[in-house]
Order: sequence, then C-alpha cells, then structure tokens
Amino acid sequence: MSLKHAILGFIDMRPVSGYDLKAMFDASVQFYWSATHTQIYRTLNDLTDRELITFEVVQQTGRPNKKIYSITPEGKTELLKWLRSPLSLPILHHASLIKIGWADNIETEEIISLLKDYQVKIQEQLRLLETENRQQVDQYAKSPREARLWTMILENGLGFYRHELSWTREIIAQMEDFMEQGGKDMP
Amino acid sequence: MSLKHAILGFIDMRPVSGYDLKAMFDASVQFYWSATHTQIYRTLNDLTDRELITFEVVQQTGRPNKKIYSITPEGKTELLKWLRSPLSLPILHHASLIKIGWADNIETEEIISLLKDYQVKIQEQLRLLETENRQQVDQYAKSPREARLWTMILENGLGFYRHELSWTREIIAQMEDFMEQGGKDMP
DNA sequence: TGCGCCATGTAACATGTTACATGATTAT
DNA sequence: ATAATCATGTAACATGTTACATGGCGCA
Repeated sequence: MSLKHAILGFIDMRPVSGYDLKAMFDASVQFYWSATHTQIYRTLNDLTDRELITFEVVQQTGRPNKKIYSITPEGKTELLKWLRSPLSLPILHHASLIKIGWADNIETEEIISLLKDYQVKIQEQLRLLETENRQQVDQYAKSPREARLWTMILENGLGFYRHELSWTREIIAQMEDFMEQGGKDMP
Repeated sequence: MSLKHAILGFIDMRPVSGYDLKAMFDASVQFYWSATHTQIYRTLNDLTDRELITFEVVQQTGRPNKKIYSITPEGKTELLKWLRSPLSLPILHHASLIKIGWADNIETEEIISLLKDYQVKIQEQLRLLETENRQQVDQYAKSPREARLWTMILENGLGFYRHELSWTREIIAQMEDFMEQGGKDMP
C-alpha cells in the first residue's frame, strides 16, 4: 500500500508527530488519499517496528507530550525504492454512478433533485481545493521543479472536479430535456 | 457501503449466481467499483442472513451446482431506500500523485520515464472502456431513459481517463521542457 | 498434456471507519 | 459555560486482497 510511503515522505520533509501528520494529510493530500488518526497511529507503530522511522518523546508543559518521528537510513532507502517503482492506476470509488445505473426505478424529477444536490457538493469540493491549496505550493516547494510538480498535482485535482461538475450539468440537462419531451419515466 | 446495494441492484435485474455477479462486475462497473469473488460471496451470505435475498440451488450435471439468488420484497425496499438517498462524493485513491509529490528526490529523466509508462497504462484503460462497454448500453437498457443514463455513466468514465491522459501529456511536456532549459534536478 | 472455464468456498491478512477514552489550555 | 485545539491511544467493526482448495469439461 502507500499510506506507509505517504507518511514516510512527510516525515522525510521534517520530523513530525502523529497529530501533525493528520493535519498535513487534511491540509494537502486529502483529495487523493485520506487517513484517519487511527490509521496514522497504527502505521507509525508499524513503521517503527520495521525500523523505517524512530521517535523521541518531547516533554511538554500544559499540553500532552508528543512523539516526534524521524526517518532512518533504512526508511530513506525504502522511500526511494517506492519512488522509483511504477506509477499505479488511480482507483475511483464512484458509488453514485452505480446508483444512477439503477435509477430507472425512480422518477425523473427525483433523479434530477439528487443530481442537483450532488452538483452543489462537487462545487463545494472544487472551491475548497481552489482556495485552500493554492498558496501552499509556493510556500513549501523547495525547488522550481518541485513547484511545477506540485502545481500539476493540484491541477489534476481541480481538473477532476471540473470534469465531474460539467458532467453533472450535462446529465441534469439531459434529464430535464427528457421531462420536457414528456418522456415516460419507467418502462 | 454500497457493494451490498450494487449487488442488490444486479440481482434485481435478474436472478444470478455469485459467479455471474463477478462477471457482471468485471464487464460493467469495474471502473467505478471493483469486487473480488471473496467479497461477493461474503456479501451474498450477509444479504441472505438479513433476508434481503434468497437463493435456490440449481443441480447441474458435468459442472458444479450453483446458487441462484433473487431479491426479496425487503430487499427491494432496501434498494429503493438506497436509490433515493443522496449521491455521495466520489473517492479517488491516487497514489501516483502522492509519489509525484515526493519525486523531487529522483532525476527528471526518471520521472519522465515513470510518467510515460503511466501514460501507456491510462491509454490501455481508456481503450478497454471504449471497446468493451460501448455495446452493452444498447443491449441491456430497458427504456430510452435508462439508455441515456447508462450512456452518461460510460461518458463519465471515458471523460475521467481522457482527462487523466491529457494531464499526463502536460506534465511530461513540462518535465521535458524543464530538462531542455537545463534546469537543476535537485535543490 | 496443459490451460481456461465453470462454480464454490475458506483462512489469513491488510486497510479503513466509528466509537470510546483521557485531560489540560485557550478562546468565545 | 462550552467549544476548539493539542495529543495520544484502543476496541470493535467493516471492507478489501491474496493465497489456498476442489474438480470436471472442453479445447488446442
């Protein structure tokens, strides 16, 4: 899997705590790969057992102590090995499309209503991605090449939601068109 | 989850065996939702326990007996309830983007090589989706409205891969451009 | 002779989600 | 007061993957 490697990559940037990692995931890659804190802590334990990372406990006053993880030489080797391995196909879990596939059981008006709610959700996601991530690229990129790569990653997400949005508009238009023509709902 | 509901939807079309279901998944929705036979058999047991489906054993000679599942009234109710529930956001698991995010560790030429292999993979997926699914829409649709819906579902998948392909071309172009300008690889 | 199809299933493991649990500090 | 932030963790459950297991039939 690659949650291990995503975490390894983050830790390689700078030593961080599990809590920091959760925040980093939410702030940057959540559109391409999300993780709960449960998963993150479990994976950190696993990576520690395999000696790909180590941690030291930082004592704090007034707030909980924390474990700051850093990457080991073995971890760095593993990360590089993963980076050089082939890019795998994206996996799309699109339950809504399956639902639409069986939607012949319900009325056209109801389908349109579901699609319009969906459209709003997609618009929100798009706006989130546009506003939250735009700045981060320039803030964190360590080289011009990295800035280009990160910009393209962001573009991939934006393009995905833009495509989904225009597709939703099109299917709504078709269903409305169908209603106006007085098409029969069910077979 | 919706594997339950996807299966319920398939069984609602016509009574089928677990083996048939696996084939139906592979032939139609695998781009939006894949399932292994292990998962399918487990889910069939679960749906049977909840009395949303039932089965009868069909004795066969020369080949293994099979269980043909059909939907119960409770199952149909559950399916309709699901169909009327809000459309959820698609979940994209795009490990490659995360890998590209850390790619500043390796050389530009190597990144380009990885991207080119990826491009081929996407092209193959696109071709698969273009050829295999095109006919099925007209074969199985039971009404003009259903045909429109299924065409749009197919379009969603095609659009996704087309977008991914053009994005890949663009990032390759940028990396090649970067190399020609003699940009420094690593910071 | 060996492969693919038909048809089912289990065991072990990996990954991901939800709920429960604690407890001080700081801002509204 | 009460909510959010910081910071960690476990338990139970749900979902998904890989490998193991069986066995006849038809085709090249």
